[in-house]
Amino acid sequence: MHRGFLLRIKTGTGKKGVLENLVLNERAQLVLQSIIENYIQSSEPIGSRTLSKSIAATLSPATIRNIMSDLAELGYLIQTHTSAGRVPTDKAYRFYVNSLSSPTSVPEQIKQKISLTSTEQGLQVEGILAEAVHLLAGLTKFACVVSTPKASVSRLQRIELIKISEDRILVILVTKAGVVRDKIIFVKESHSQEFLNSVAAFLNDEFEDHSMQEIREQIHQSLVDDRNRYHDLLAHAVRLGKKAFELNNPGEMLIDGQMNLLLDSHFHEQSSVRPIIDAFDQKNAILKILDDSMKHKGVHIFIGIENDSKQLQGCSLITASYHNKQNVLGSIGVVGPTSMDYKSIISMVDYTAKILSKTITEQSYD
Amino acid sequence: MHRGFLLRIKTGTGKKGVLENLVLNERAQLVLQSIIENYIQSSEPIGSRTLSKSIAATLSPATIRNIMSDLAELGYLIQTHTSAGRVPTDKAYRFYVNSLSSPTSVPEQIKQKISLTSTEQGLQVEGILAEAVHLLAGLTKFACVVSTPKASVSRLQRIELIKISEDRILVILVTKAGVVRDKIIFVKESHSQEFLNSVAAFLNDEFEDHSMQEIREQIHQSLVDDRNRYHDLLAHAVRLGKKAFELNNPGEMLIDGQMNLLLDSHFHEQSSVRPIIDAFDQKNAILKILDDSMKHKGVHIFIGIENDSKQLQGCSLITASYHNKQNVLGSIGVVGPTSMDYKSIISMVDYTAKILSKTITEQSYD
DNA sequence: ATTAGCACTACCCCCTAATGAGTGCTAATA
DNA sequence: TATTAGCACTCATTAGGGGGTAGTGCTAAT
Repeated sequence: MHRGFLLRIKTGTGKKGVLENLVLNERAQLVLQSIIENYIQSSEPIGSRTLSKSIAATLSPATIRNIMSDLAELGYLIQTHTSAGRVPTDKAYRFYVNSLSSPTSVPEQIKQKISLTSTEQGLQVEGILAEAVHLLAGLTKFACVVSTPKASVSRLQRIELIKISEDRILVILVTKAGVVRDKIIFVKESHSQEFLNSVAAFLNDEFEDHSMQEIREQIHQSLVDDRNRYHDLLAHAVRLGKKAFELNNPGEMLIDGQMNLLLDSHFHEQSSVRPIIDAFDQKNAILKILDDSMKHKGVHIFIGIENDSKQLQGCSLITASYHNKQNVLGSIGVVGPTSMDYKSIISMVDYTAKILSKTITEQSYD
Repeated sequence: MHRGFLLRIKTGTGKKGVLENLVLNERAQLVLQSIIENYIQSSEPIGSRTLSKSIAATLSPATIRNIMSDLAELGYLIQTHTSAGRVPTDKAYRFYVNSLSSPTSVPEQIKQKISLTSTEQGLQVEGILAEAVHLLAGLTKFACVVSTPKASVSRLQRIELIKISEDRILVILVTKAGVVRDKIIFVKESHSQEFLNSVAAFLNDEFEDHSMQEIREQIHQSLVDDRNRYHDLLAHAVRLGKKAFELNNPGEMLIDGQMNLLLDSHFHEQSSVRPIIDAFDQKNAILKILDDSMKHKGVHIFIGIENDSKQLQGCSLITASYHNKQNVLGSIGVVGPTSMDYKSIISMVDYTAKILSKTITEQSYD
């Protein structure tokens, strides 16, 4: 037992001896960091002898063994079997990203690859997102996801109503963020296209630059409070608008590079990828993470066991939100093994999100 | 050598003795069919003894060996090594789908699962396609693709021009088939929204119900022939229209269930799936197949080596086109191992394409 | 506090032998 | 003459046994 040596009391705390307040000393940190980085590269258990060679500081295998033993007892390392090397736990990765790994900047040659050209082809936000997520998947060699802009926060640029048949109207919503949404609404009474044009004109006048959320609320209020005061046009405008602005998309996401996961060496057996694939299929668990990550700026890291969803406890997610001038719109992220190269992935996600934000901001409509 | 017995001259042909005119006798066909169906199920080489047990007709292993030997010589079977069972070749599968397998109808309980509900949620064609391809992937447990409607064949329902900034205009094209496409065009001179409205009105009047192809041609001609005769509005309409109707989407496709391939037992090694994954990534080889399959009605089958693309020679594709009242719009298909269960997959693709056509026809705009 | 030394463990690799499913050929059979 | 039983042979797969290796924990020496 080397705990007295291995650990020291957290500076600045009066209390002592309580386990949570203990902190690894520098040498232990160095060993842990070295194990993690070796394991990230090789994805094979790390032994004391191997480490003794690769590590900069000259420590004998025996010393390293002592340190490793303590690290294992503290829950940072586990052994797959008695005479095997050691493997970092999720707790170790968490410690690594919090304390050990200094943020690296994206190398210049990779930065050059992260550029979004789809605006030049006249593509809208969805096209840009698709390009971004494809790019990130190619660079990280993992699966990548991006959530499409939340309809509720985006502000109206324009609404169009197009008569399709006697009982169907095609609604096209264009938001300031550059998202075009279309849906069909069903109506009981038939309207002429001219009439729909005036309704659309009214809605445009009334609601341009308002957020969808606001519009929904205002329309709802109008309907309740002033039902009888509106003349015919307004009454219909409200009625149609109510349908048109109903929250229709439950939040979508684009996925790319799923296959990378199955081909990745870090997932030794296929069975470990299975639940992740299912999570992609069901979408909701991942969408929830992306949504949560919109709440705060910067990069978010979810390591294995930390994930609420059981299916995702075998992998890690790195996410970052993207935004335009006004609003946070959605999140982009990487899904990979817990033993991913956090340093570089984090910086790539961060950088990609920034470029994405920049691109979207530039082509926003205000 | 039992060829004299095994083969007989194709009935109705005067010529004889030419190998291509030869046809397997019934017993050989039965054996071949049995081998194929066994292999499809087990995906392991089939031996004479195993077959002798499973086959209905009472044939001794020795007899079967003789037949198998001849089938091998004719190129229907191969052995992975000397003392292994035999595996059907692509030629065998081709023979199987052409002659041996009678088309089965989709079982009622599966038919019930093949229903598309996305129109009820007000979704457009793309949404319906996404649902269809997802459904088919779930049922077949293979990868599925569907090509989006070709812009060139679809006819214009409506065009909208929305001013985004001084030099950008958002073009929204709605086709009769129910596809909404949007793109941004860049202009040198600024136009007011009112002006854009009249241009759009003009284009709508002029071109509603014309196919995109026609429209492009007509606009091009106008530009060449009558350049100087148009007054200001028309000149701009033509100029903007030219940009707006430029072929922007190179033909897109939706993919679902890629992961199924990697998890499928028929692909024994990962390496055999790799080229297929790459084909999905590059898209063009698969798109070409989908495009070709639009030319003729009914189900199309591409087995392994028959594929032009090298990458796809390790798999089979089953495709069927879908259509609305007027036009063939695109194709939906399954990508799976050459040893897939052709019978049931074919019928599922066929049925899904029919339902898809029906759904799209119902919600088309004319 | 650190390290060298040692006994021990368990995986991995290679070799071998046994197994078994498969074949082709030949001679017997119906 | 078509079919089948019998037999020798092939070769992938499997199980078992040793040697090597990379790892561990413990103890005694530095």
